[in-house]
Amino acid sequence: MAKLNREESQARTRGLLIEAARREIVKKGFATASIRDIAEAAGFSLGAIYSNFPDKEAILLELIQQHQAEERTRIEENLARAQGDADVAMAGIEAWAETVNSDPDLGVLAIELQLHALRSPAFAKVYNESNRKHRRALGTMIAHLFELFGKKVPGEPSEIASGLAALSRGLALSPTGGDDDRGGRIVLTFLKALIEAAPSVDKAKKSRGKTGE
Amino acid sequence: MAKLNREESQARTRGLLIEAARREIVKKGFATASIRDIAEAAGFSLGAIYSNFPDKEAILLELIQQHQAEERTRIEENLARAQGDADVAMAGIEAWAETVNSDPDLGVLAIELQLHALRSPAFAKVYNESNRKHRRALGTMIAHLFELFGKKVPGEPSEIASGLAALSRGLALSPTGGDDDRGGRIVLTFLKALIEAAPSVDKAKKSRGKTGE
Amino acid sequence: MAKLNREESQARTRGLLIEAARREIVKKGFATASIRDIAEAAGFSLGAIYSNFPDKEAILLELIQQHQAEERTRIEENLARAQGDADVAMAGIEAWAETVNSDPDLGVLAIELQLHALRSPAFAKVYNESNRKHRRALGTMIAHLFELFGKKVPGEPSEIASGLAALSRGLALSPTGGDDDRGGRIVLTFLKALIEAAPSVDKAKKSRGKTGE
Amino acid sequence: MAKLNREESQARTRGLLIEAARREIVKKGFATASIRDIAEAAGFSLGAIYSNFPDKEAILLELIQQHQAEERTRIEENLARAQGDADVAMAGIEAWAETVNSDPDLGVLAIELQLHALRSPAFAKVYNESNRKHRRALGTMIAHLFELFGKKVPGEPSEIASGLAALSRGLALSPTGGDDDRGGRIVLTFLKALIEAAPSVDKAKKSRGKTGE
DNA sequence: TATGAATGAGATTTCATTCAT
DNA sequence: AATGAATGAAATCTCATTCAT
Repeated sequence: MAKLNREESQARTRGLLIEAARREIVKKGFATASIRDIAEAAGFSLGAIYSNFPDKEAILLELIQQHQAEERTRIEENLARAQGDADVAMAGIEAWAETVNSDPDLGVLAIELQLHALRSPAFAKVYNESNRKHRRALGTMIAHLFELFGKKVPGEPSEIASGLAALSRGLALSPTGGDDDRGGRIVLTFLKALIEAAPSVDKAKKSRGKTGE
Repeated sequence: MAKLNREESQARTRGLLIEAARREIVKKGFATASIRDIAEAAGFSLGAIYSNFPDKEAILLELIQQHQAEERTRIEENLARAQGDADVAMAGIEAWAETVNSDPDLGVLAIELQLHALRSPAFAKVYNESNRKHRRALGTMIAHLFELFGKKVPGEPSEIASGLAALSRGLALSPTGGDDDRGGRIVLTFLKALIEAAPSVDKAKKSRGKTGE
Repeated sequence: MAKLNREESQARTRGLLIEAARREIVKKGFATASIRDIAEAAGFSLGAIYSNFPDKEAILLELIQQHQAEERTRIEENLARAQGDADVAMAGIEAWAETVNSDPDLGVLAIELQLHALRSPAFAKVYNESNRKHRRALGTMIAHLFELFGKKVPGEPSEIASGLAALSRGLALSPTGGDDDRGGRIVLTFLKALIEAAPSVDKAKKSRGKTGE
Repeated sequence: MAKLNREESQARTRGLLIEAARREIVKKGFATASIRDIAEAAGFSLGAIYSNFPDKEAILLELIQQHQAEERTRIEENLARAQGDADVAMAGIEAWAETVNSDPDLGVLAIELQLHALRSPAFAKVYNESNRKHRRALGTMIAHLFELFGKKVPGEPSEIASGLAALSRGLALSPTGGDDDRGGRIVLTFLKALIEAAPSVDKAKKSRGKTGE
């Protein structure tokens, strides 16, 4: 590895610490993951944490930003891929659903973050702000998907998105009973039912809306 | 209050302690809810806990049993009410969905229990056993509902049930943004879509089953 | 067992409790032996202790009385047996030494009692009083033994007795390394050396002492 | 005080803590000496213990090592001094006997250690190992002493050594009744008797061994 | 007399945090 | 920037003791 200058070296340390924090928090929960264990899991000693973060909660704050940025990236990749073609779009969603399920740690982390937000106002402020954006992005993806199928979203797109996100989080906690793909399968079953059951878009109306006639 | 004999008095103490534990755990999380706070919230001293439970985790074990017994009761009430009539059945489900949402604490508690099960093998053993029964009961309810609508359950009923439970749990964590019924509404939207999108039951088969010809 | 009247029944309970206390204290030490464990080892519940003793230390007080009474009995039996004949006397001592060693619990108990006496003035008062009698009895035995061998006790008989008692107590703690009789052997080696090395009694002096001329 | 670097500073802390532990354990017994009291007696806060030892028993382990190292040193000093001259050797033993007695705390500590070894297998393992060495060293001293007096050790030297050690330990517990030197006096009386009563070494054999004729 | 629920002080231990190096 | 010794608050759990039954 090339020699790092001071700034790069510090960024690297931060990154390692955050990664270790993620692992420890998923494994033990925020309250039970100790600062010392996090530091040691990252290959540092206790003090490294306090050279990089003011306190324990600050690690969690950094963790959300990173976590939600990643989720948004995943969503946007699928949005980008699903242009113009319903089948491709559905394939993208399927890929996303599998992703969600393939790393249950992500779901557990999301839940740890949400639980902590319920209990720490300071944390909730940052968390909710970040979450709003997240839901909006998901809502856009959902709206787009329904549109490709020529269907009307039943209710607010962001509500449907919230539902799908809640569903996949809720499933992350369930014991899978050896069936690792169950979660993804359930998410898809639900999503497909939502699309199928949704009313078709009134063509005239739609084209009017689109063409402005 | 009528005078209690010793056994009744102890049962009352246990009940109060468990109730307090439920409140404290929802408020602070299992790791952060302290034994002392639980005891004091119940109006007892710390030691009372240890006269009634061998350790902290034992309170949680008792809590599941109670929690899941209550959930089962709620489900069975709705099952019982919904005999033969799809509209009544759906009304029952709506009532259930509202219940689920009206007490978000239940959802948070369910999540605390599940998280703890991920981390404590001893707890997981009891929890998963109890959970299996729970999912089976939910599955029966789901199967019944689809049958009333003359539809075929898409996949395993217990999987659909798991999905609905996961959904309502996941939603319990989301900040509602002042819209308290959103959770129930989303659950219903999903459920109705599942029913509507499900394929109809083959009539001949169904009537044969029903009439026994 | 014949039916006991109230007084006998109580005495029986006390006896069982004290016996259980002895076992528990030897096993765990006075500080670590819990009142509840003692009661349960005796087949009673916690409250039985407090119906029979004012507090924990009171059990220990009762234990000394019993313990030292037993030791004195053992000594006196050997004194009685060893009349007039040096060989018989030595055989008695040998028997005693074996006894001492065959039940190392007695030594451990004696040490627990002595340690507690160092730390609890209230206990020390009773203990030391009882101990004085004990040493006097041992001293008499020693004096008698030397006399039978026509030897003069080197120093105070009660000091020699203290030494032998201390020796056997100290040995009770040592790990025997599978050689269970080592303790008794060592005590005898020491005692025989003391007798052999002691100066013979000046006959004239002795008879003068006896006849009071 | 000279400024200490980190390593020295920690070594100093450890030393102070162990010293305080020794005092507290002698005063109150291992079970009753609290970690907090030990820390405070050393002038530190409770947590300092846990920066230096994994748990309470670890302090005791450190204490043995130190305690037995000191005892060995004392023994070896006396061995070294007593070269070739019986009177000097006996004076050395007398000095040692006085030492043993002059600090009854050492005896009490030795007993606390032995009692704990009876009850904690983990501790026993370390303790017994250390003890074996100790007895061997004492045995060598005893053998040397008898040799200087031209006497044959009655039995195994290490057994005689065990006896003398047990004797002085047992005496450390006895109330002295204001006579502080009694213990040392008794130990000497016993030792001298052992030497005097021991059979002389066969001269021919001995001189042959010595002169090689 | 005996029971055992409840008390509450106190024990060991963990851990976020501080700070000298 | 990183270390890790030390702090001290707080947590879980134990246990002698009290007291209503």
